[in-house]
Amino acid sequence: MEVRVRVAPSPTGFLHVGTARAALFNWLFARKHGGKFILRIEDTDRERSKEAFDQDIRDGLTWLGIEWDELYRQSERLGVYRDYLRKLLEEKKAFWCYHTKFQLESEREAQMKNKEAPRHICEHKLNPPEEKIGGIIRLNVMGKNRAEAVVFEDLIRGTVEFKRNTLGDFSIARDLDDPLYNFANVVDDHEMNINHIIRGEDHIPNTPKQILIAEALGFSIPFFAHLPLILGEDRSKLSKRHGATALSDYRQAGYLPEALINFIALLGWSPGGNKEIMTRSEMVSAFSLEGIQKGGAIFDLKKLRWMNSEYIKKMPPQGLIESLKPTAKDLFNDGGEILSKIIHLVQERIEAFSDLGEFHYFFREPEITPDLLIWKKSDAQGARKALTYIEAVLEDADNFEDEKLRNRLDAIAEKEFEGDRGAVYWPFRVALSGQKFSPDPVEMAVIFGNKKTRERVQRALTQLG
RNA sequence: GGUCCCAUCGUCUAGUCCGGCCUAGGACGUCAGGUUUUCAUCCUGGAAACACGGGUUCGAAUCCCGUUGGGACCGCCA
Repeated sequence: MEVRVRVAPSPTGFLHVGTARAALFNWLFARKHGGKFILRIEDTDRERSKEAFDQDIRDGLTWLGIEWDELYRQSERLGVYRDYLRKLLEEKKAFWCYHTKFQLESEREAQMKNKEAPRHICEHKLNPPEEKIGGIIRLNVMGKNRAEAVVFEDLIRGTVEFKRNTLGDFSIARDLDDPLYNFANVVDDHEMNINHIIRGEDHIPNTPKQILIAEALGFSIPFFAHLPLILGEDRSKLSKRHGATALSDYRQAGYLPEALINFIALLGWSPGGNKEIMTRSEMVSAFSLEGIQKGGAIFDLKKLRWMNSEYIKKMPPQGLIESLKPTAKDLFNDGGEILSKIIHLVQERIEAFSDLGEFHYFFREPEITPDLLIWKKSDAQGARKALTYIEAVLEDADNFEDEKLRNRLDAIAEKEFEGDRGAVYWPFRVALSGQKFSPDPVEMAVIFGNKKTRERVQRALTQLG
């Protein structure tokens, strides 16, 4: 049997990291077993579905390197659902219900108040009303001779059992040409020969309904595997109030697809050993449904950042520069000259491209807080003295070379500051960067060039007063 | 409220299926120390968990039951 799996997002929002992970697991499973991975856009909700989201979903998956083998849109398949709907109606396995929304709502409220399961058992399947206004199609679930429970084997959780009488005669379509999620979903999974349904745990309650639909239609039941949810800090399902949930947000903030995919894969899955940094193909060969966790996993941004930094460190510098372009266009105003000089510094210091802002002093004059120029073991007098000596060294352009400069500075420290190099290096560094934390001043000076370095030192001197 | 699902360090997890090798391993984070002019990197070390209670057993993180806790879903959304 050829493995066929799918991810079925609805284009009613940007690609969610949860959806991306579900896609990844399906893709991994398909690749592992030499099967097919299908992308099915579930756009039956005409009101809320938007082309822009459809696009965003495809872009996001492509960016992550999750390539689909087949693509479908439910809006293009309405005829298929209509035929199956007719069949069900003819066989009396489905029926029209004419209760109003208002009636259904008050029924539900009453049931919850009475501590009953909220569901609708409809008498219209036997006695249709005189006046047929509106109406939707429901599955005839609650007829007699129905077994007590709907049971399925979940590949991750084992046997899951639902009480049938809590399901009610649930809705499957608004009209012949307007199928609802559960129905369209089941029809498509059958039509597309999907044999393994790997999706989020939030779909567990839908599963018995889908099984009932499949049975009514005479379809075989696929295997199910319900993934644990991705959680926010408070252990509830990851949502916007927890921060960024759209994959595109992470893309924009400058996370690498390799890092993101690696991180997301480890949210609820483990290859079993201590290996964490993995390539796509390593993940494919290690992937197994058995390595999937049952409990939800909190999305830990700190660990993502760490992992991203690991990937950034491994990039070829030229590749990093290229990748940086979309996130920091303004840094390329000079043709990327400065950036290519500092790329090695950037590479070991940033965790995501958005951290690039920390390097602003390479591109424009920094604000200098005079107090910061003062080395902790010294005073304003000492800072002035150090900068004055440094300036003198810089006057002789011959000294302007990494090793030479370092030797001169060390000499100053030796002669004038009792060997305390901090007294020299600290004010120099702050004069160049204006920052409490920044790279080594000599390294920066070499990048700035003699002229700019002198200017900044002089400026710092002025500011010291 | 109803129906389901889940439970190892703060977080992600290994170990659980096939009980002993677990004085519970790794990673992120955190703390301390080293390197360094500072930060970052890098290196070394530390603190940190089997939710609880009963069984079963010579022996339980691992099997069973219960309790507690957390979560998801309950739409003419998907």
